[in-house]
Formats: sequence, structure tokens, C-alpha cells
Amino acid sequence: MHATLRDPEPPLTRSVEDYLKAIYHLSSQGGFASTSDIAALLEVAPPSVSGMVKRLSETGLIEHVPYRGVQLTAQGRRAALRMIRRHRVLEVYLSQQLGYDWDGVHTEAERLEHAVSDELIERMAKALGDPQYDPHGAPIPTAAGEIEEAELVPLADAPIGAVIEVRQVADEDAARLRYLAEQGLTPGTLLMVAERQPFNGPTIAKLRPSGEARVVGQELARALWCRVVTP
Amino acid sequence: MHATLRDPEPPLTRSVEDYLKAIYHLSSQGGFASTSDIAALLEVAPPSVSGMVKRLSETGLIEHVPYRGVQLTAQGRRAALRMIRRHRVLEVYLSQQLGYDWDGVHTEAERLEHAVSDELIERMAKALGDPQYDPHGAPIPTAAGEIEEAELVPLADAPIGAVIEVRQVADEDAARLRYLAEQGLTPGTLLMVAERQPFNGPTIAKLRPSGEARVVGQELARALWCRVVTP
DNA sequence: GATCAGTCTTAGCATATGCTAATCCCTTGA
DNA sequence: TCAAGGGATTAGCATATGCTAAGACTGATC
Repeated sequence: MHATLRDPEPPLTRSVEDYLKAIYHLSSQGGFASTSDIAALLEVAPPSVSGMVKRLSETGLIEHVPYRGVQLTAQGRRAALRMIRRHRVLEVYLSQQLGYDWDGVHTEAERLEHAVSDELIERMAKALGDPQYDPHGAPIPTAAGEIEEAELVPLADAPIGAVIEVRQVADEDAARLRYLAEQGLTPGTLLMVAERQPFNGPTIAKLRPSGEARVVGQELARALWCRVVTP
Repeated sequence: MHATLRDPEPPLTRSVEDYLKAIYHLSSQGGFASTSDIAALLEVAPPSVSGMVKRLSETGLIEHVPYRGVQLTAQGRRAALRMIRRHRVLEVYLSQQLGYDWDGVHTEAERLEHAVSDELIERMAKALGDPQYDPHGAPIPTAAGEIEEAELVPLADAPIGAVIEVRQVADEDAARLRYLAEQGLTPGTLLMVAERQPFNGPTIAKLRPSGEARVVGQELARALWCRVVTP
């Protein structure tokens, strides 16, 4: 019993870390992450998820409501945020110090995040001046496990006429990121939402200050998260 | 059959990579690496080694002579040198770019060497100007798999009166490395071998050019590999 | 040349993780 | 209210890796 108290966080395996990250992402908006969503995100079969879910809830990292889904416990959330910090610090480091493109960092960070020590991450963060955001605009949790919660809307839902700032882009798809960079749609860019075609059509936005127009299809406009500057 | 030819090197697991490295180190001097030596180096039980040896020889990475030991095949040697390149490039990078001490890099490199991509290693090597030696003086294999073979003798065997250059130090023991650094016994240092006490006693050497004496016990003097400059 | 110590291997088992096939349960539509 | 559809779970199995205990071999010693 003493040992249990002394050793609150035995090292997690690579798989466990991946599951926790996935559950964090899936449940960050609404309450529960479903088995099939986790399976799809991690590209494993649903029964594999059921098995892992059982183990994780026995370890106290997640809470499982059968046939409903799972949520992270405080402990699980802490572990997930630690992984996310690692991932995002690595992304910044790789892109700033080693010349990786905006669209190549994700995969490499994915491989490294399980292997680096906390010390290395903190050294990297310090070398970079403790960055707040990763190259795709996502906020980096602090070493203590705090993360900025911003009010963001997908470009697809931004009100017509609003001035918005591109804040964050989903980072998994390298080709998509390359395209966005070509179009100048990177975090920090200011846009005026000009119009939106009906039936899930594209959103048309104008770059500020140049005024150049960009026609952004529905799918992309769902992946571009923005902060409303003036409605 | 086509697939087999097309895919000569399926990704190796972390364990397999560790075994290959261990076998490389153990058989670099003489012919065979024994089961028990491998077990000791990797800190696993001998039967675990027997099991892995069977799998590795089925895959063609090693050659196994039962009750004798194992040797790397050309393919196994290639894989081992790849890991050693990774390890040593990482060591140089961590010490030069991220402020790691001479004695802290080994452990971190050990964790990372299985996770980094070849691309990252080459980017690191390029950022460092393609270093030839790691921080402990060990030669770094080229990306093509060539490695410098130097004629080195342990300080414990260097002839009295010889002038020698410290070339290489075993890197596993951080405390030992710290001590050596304090004593000024780092790769590149020139020494004159002054005397050696009998019955496996210490070797006494004088630093060049200062002339300061260093008394080096038998165990340490076995771990300090030197190049004879003038006998 | 026989025996024994020490090393190596085999046997049998455990854990983590994944899969497919079969079953179960919840929600929703009639 | 009940049945169907579909997501979730269980059953049963495979692989990689590790362990301990027991048996097999080899080389050194008498």
C-alpha cells in the first residue's frame, strides 16, 4: 500500500499514452468519447478499444460508462496534457531549430513524444523561450498542466461581415497544411468574412489588409479555427 | 515473394534494435557474443536471450551456433551500425545544442534512438557539421554504414614512457564520466605514461603539457582507450 | 575417459496489445 | 410496445517479449 501511494504514476506505455491523447481530443468539446470514435482516431478495431478501456478504467485514468463512452479522470487528464505539451513543444522545436516544414512536424513529433524525457522537453522549451503556441496555432499546456481555453469558431460558422483572426489548424494532414500555407491562411492572419454559398458551400473571405479573396470549401472551413475580432 | 524482395527491411522493434546493438558491441573485438554476455548487457534473463536469438536468426539478422554464441550477418551489422549512428549523433546534438553534460547524454540518446526518423538524424548531423566523433570520443558511423576502426589500447595496457592521446571512454556510467571530466581525462588529452604499480595497481600518467600527475586505478584505466602517439 | 560445474536451451507461463467472429444492448422507428 | 439496426462488448486467438524452473550440453578436471 505504501508503494502504491509513493508511486502514483507508474510509467505509461506508448499505447496508453496514445489512447489518453485521443480521449482528450475527443472529449474536449462534449462529455464522452465513444468507442468507435477512439477506434477511428487511433486506427484500431473497436474491440481493441474496449479492451484498453477496461484496463485504463481499472488504473483510474478514465471513467467508463458502458455503452456510453469514456471520460478522463483528473489523473488521466494530467497525463494527456503532459503528452500534448510534449507533442507541441517538439513541433515548435523541430520547425524552428531543425528546419522542418509546417506540414512535416506532426509525424515526427508523434514518434518522439513517447520517448523524450521531461528534462529534454523543458530544455527545448527554454531554448525556444517558452513558446505559447505550436506551429499550427494550438496552445501549449504548461509543465504544470494548464492549457489556454480559447473561444474559437470554425471559419465555416463565422458570421458574414465579421473580422476574424485565423488561430488554429488541425495538424494531421500534411497536404492540407501545405495548401493552407500557399493560400496564406496561417495562424495570425486576419480575414473579413465576405459571403457563404448555400447548401454547405464555400465561405469567401478577404485577407486583411490586402483584400485578396479566398474561396474556402466547406471541409477546409471546418478545420480552420478562428477568433472573432469584430462581429 | 515479390513483397519479400521489395521490403528487405521491415521495421525492427525496439527490443530487436537493442539486441543488435548489444551483439555488435560484444562481437566487435572477437568472434562470438555469448548468450550470458548479451543477457548481462541488456539486463534480461538468459532464456529471454535464447528466445530472441532464435527469432533473429530466423529473420537473417544474426547467425547462431548453438552453445557457442552469435554473430551479426551483413544485414544485422547494417542495422546495428544504423542504431549506433543514431545514438552518437543524438549524443553530439544533445550536448552541443541543448546543453547536456558529457555524462547525461547517454541515457537520453538511448531513449530517443529508437524513435527518431532517419530524416531527423540527418538534419541533426547536418546542423552539427557532420561530426566524426561523439562526446565520448567514439567514432560515428556514416549514413552509408562505414565506421572508423582505430588501433586503441586501454590506458591500463599502455607502455611505460609512451606518449598517448585519450581517444575514447565507455559512456554508460555517468558518475565515472563526471569524475574523468574533473580529472581532465577527456578525448584529445595528451598523456605521458609515467609508471604502473604491480598487482593490477594504478597507472600514473602526466598530463601534457602541464605535467600534472594523475593516478588512475585499474578499473578506470581499462575504460580509457588511447592511441599511442610515441612509444 | 568419467564426472561436474557452469552455460545454454527448452518448457511452460504471464502481460500487453492487437485481431475477427459472435453476441449483447440501446435507441429509434413503426 | 416491440423489433431492427448499429454500436459496444465478450470470446477466443495471435504475436512479441519477458520470466522461472527444469533439462541438455560442453569443457575442464581428476
